[in-house]
Amino acid sequence: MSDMNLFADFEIRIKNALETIDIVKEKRSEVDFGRITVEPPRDQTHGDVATNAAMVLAKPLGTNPRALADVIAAALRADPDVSEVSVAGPGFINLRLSTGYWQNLLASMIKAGLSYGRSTLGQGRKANVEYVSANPTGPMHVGHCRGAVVGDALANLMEFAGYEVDKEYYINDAGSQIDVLARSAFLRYREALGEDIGQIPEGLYPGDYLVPVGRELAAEYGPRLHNMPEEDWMPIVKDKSIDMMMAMIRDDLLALNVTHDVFFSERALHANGAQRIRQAINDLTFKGHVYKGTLPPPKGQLPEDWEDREQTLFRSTEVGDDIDRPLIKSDGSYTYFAADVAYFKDKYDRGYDEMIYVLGADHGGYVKRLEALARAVSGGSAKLTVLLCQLVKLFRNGEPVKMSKRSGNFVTLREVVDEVGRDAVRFMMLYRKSSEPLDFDFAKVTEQSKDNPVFYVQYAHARTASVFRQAKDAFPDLDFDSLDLVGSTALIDDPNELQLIAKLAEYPRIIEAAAQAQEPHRLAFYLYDLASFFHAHWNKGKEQPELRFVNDKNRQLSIARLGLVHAVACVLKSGLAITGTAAPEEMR
RNA sequence: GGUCCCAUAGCUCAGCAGGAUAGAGCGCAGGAUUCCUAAUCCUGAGGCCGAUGGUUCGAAUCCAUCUGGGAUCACCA
Repeated sequence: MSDMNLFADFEIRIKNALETIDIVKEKRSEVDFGRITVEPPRDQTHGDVATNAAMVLAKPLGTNPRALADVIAAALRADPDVSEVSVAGPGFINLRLSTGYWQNLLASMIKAGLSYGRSTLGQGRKANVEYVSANPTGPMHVGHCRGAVVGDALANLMEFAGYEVDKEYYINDAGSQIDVLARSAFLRYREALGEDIGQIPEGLYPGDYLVPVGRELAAEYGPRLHNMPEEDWMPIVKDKSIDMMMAMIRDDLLALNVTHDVFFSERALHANGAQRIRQAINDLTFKGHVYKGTLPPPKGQLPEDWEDREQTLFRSTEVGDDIDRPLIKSDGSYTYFAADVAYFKDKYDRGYDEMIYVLGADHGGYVKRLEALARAVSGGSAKLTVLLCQLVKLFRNGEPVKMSKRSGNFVTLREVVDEVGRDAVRFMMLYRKSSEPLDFDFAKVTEQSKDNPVFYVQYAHARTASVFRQAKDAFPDLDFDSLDLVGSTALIDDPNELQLIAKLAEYPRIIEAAAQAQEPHRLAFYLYDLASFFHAHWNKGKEQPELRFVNDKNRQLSIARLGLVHAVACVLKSGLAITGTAAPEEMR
């Protein structure tokens, strides 16, 4: 066993075999092995491993694919772990692996335990995944869920694939909406002092989640703030409001099992006369990306109040953007994007090799300027990617749920988690490609059936635990803590069992592909697939009792099969951990 | 109008750096419970992969154009 990743292992073996072939040796410098793929065949009946090597190399070698495939096939037959080689279709080479190979592979899976599937793909490179980054003006609402889960799972996935990952939250605690927050909280403060504030005026946040902030302020300051001019109480109330809102948001996120390593405050960039923003803009200016000028009016419908004004602009069009972007408004204050320049520069200076922004689809228009920013700041060396999550549509009993943020009438993240459960929310959010819109129906997600894939996968894990419970009953004298599951894998030889091992063998490949493509949904689908294989095999034991995992007449075989069950349990558990959902021992 | 995302079974969606006869779940029709949790499994029907061109040995996949759906577009964060 040279590699835990079966396909990576055989890619090496196949390339080695190619090097031994005469016509390849003759033209070795002209052929590129880069396009050769080694993967599971679409149809299991074709074999265990398939390669397109002959089809890719035939042309440069001046031969036809079938003929070349026959030669390669002959070379591959020398591998003792290969039991059968066939050439099929336009020139595919299909390998069937020996039973012994699978048994050894299973043994190394068991040995690796929960670290089976870990990859060195990332080579320890530092990655920063930024997600959620909601304004601290109120509780998290359901719209934040998807980005939160996708970002969190992606970070977990990349960590497992060998990156050194920081999870980051950018707190949008600067700007006018925070002023609104503070004024709304001040009103609640007056209310807490006994004043009748009547209806919350238009333009302020009406939600009663600010009531505790008012009370806290009243308890801490008494009536003192009341007598101050706004410019004096504003910073105090702002601080308190942001702190309490962020505490609430962290709490909400925790309910979703989402955590961050770094909380980065936008306000910190504006501190000390916006020192850090100024520095960042200076840096950009120094690199020749900043000028003063005017922008053309927006295309399409011209706004009524459009005026041509001179601003300080980022010449982003030179680094791939469609239009130059304002950094300083005509009144001298900084734009939101200016803070983002400083924020990105900070990240870059912290030494990340890869920076990932998980944003909602409504920020799609922001992607190009961020990419342009990365090019300008890093001179093209920084790898910045934006992952756009399409919007989530909520349904209750098939009817769309209407939400209006202004009236304070929105479904909070907390409500969804309380009603549906953390695991179901997380898994559902991952059970769809994130570039695809998602319908989220409360009724379906709470249903504890196959309609809800998380129960299906979790149930498979619970079943593995159940097998061990059964085994303890069947063999009360066995010491399960010190049981050697590695040594008995040679007894595993049923075709269904070997197929299950083959499914487990795909895990490292899935991890790498999902991490590379930054598509955590692939893992969720794989887990479902694996669970399905496991359930199917389990049910075979009904009609064929000799296939059952636990057989009290055959102790050694039972132990061997427990090894297989254990390997399944490990992959389910490790995969579920990456998705951030629990792997229960039982689901009564 | 510009930009971005999307279009695959009746419905909801997968399809892995182009590959073999395009898959799964739900729904529909039938079946399995003296048996380790039936929260499970098995069998079947169901498709011009939105349209048209192009690239090549080969396209659901890549490119162009078009049609249809969604998002976004100013000194708002």
